[in-house]
Amino acid sequence: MSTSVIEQALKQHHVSLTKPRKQIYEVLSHNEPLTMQELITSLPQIDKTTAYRTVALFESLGIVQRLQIGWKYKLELSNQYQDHHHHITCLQCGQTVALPEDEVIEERLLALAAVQGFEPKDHQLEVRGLCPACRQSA
Amino acid sequence: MSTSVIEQALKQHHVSLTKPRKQIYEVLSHNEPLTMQELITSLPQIDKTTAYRTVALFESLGIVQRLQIGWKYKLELSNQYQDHHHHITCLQCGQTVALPEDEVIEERLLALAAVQGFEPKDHQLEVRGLCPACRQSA
DNA sequence: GTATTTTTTGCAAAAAAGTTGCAAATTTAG
DNA sequence: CTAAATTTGCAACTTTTTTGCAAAAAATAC
Repeated sequence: MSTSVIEQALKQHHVSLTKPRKQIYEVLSHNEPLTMQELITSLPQIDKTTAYRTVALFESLGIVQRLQIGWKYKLELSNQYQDHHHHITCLQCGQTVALPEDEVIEERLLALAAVQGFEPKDHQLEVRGLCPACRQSA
Repeated sequence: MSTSVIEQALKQHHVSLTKPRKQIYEVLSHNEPLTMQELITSLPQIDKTTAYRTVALFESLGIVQRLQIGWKYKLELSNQYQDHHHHITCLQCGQTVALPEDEVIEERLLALAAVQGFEPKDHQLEVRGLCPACRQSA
């Protein structure tokens, strides 16, 4: 059950398991990447202050990550809490969709990091373009 | 000379070549990626409204792009105005370094976008890890 | 389960970031 | 050089994010 995942994660880090935290986790785990405003309005019973604080907490615990999508950012569960993947975002309508996994890209990224002497920990990839619907109307 | 680049770009798009635009271009072309606030404070003689409007204009003309460096977004000249490249950022010290180009990755990204029916226009890639110096001290 | 301690929440208020309308100034075109 | 068109700076405004603190909820000890 998905509450057990967040329960365990928070217990591990010695922070309280609260109703707002569970609800925010639920929303994030059942949606495509969300903006902060979308998260806030999707949980009107939770104060925006709590939303900001919870997202900051989750980020610091590695539960949530931010994606830069053009000028804005969106939130999603980090790779430990859902399958590793990347996104493509429509430049016109803003819709965000997951890309299929590509082992070759993943491997080459590790190699590139090594060339610079870095020890890679994580990466993020965003493609931008026109979605099928917006291609038609363009 | 570098002013001629921006002169030509703006003329091509039928927009005026003004002093603020030249100055903002100069700052961008002589620096590592900058935040909006860094850009604004580095040009105190230019009003922030003008800075926002100019960056928006440059972005719409494809002169400037935003990218994610760590948690903040930063601005840099886009691929047409400097070599296409990606970055690796050190999680510990924040240092940002360019990654060598990789044709295989570039090609596969186009293919992935096509799978989703998207027409890819642009992409961004950020690797995070530990730089050589921070690996030692860790 | 209840009392006590600790942590977290919601609210109000404020700071920070980004946007808009418009008159004055600058740039472009003739 | 002049007239037309575009852009700038300013002030006011909206939106986004942060802070302090009392009340509420959760964790801990009994």
